[in-house]
Amino acid sequence: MSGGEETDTAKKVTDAALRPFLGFNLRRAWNVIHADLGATLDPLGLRMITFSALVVIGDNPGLSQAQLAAALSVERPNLVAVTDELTRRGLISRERVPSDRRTYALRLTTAGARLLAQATEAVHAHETSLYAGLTGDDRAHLLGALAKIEATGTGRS
Amino acid sequence: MSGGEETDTAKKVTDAALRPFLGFNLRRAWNVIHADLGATLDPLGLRMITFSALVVIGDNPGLSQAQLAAALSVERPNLVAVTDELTRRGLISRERVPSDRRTYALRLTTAGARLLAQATEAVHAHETSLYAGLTGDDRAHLLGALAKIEATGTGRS
DNA sequence: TATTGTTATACTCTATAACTATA
DNA sequence: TATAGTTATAGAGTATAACAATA
Repeated sequence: MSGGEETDTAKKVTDAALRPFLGFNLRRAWNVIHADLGATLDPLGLRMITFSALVVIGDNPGLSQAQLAAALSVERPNLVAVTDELTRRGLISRERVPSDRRTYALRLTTAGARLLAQATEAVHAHETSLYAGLTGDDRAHLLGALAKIEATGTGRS
Repeated sequence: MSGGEETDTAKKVTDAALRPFLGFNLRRAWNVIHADLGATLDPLGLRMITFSALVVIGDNPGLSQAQLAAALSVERPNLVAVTDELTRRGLISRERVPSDRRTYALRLTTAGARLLAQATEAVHAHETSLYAGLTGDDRAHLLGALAKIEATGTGRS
């Protein structure tokens, strides 16, 4: 027997009641993007967090792990496994800073820069396909709205 | 010493390089909403998954746990703890269905309906504040864009 | 005292395999 | 055989406390 017959109303069970909530729609869209992005990065041996780390290190050569953690909005302990993995794979270098021997200066290696270029191209292609149903105006509106929501949340007490 | 001086470029370390990526902006916005929503529901003893379950059960009285799992897009095993908790707190009832003794019919109790009404009001107030920086058009665009992205992802092979 | 990197730990969310009882 | 609910388990992701080295 197909589902739905046991409900009092005998109508199809849906998530319609949750659709008016922004949070629910955002979670669903995020789940789709997260899954697709994971599948895109997996063949390159990367996860979202390792890809993001490579992007930020590439844009800020010589930064410390604490600075990287702040830029990525993750706690410092959770970055240790990330920098360990990237170092072990020879994608980044960690060099002591003479002026402050507590910190490491992070930089992309040649291999890291090459992999980042590959991954960036793959992610852009992936996002282009997710954008397929949206016009240029839609994209601009979407990014603007997301930024405003993020600012509202982080800006409150 | 303030940060940034150890980088090669001596500029402030930011996530600017990640901003062009839709996925990154969506994750940040989702993190904000998730945290705020969690804080909103916590005083009521609810989490996102238990709140969502109450909403769907309230809209589809008598549905089965499998139907609830499908509507919420979570795997069946992960719903067991949810229905157990809601049952233990007297917020939902689980009654055997005579026509199919494998399934339970889920319904809100009076207490469950009361708590759901409270929670719904709180969540709506919460979302209104997150919407504060957006116009009505912005909101419509945002929900439409999120739905399109979700459809693009779920509709692919 | 404060900060960097680290270890240990824990909690949430989510996914899979396999069991039971029913069908 | 197939399905509903369940158990056990494992993997991410994320958070806090506390430590050693350094400032």
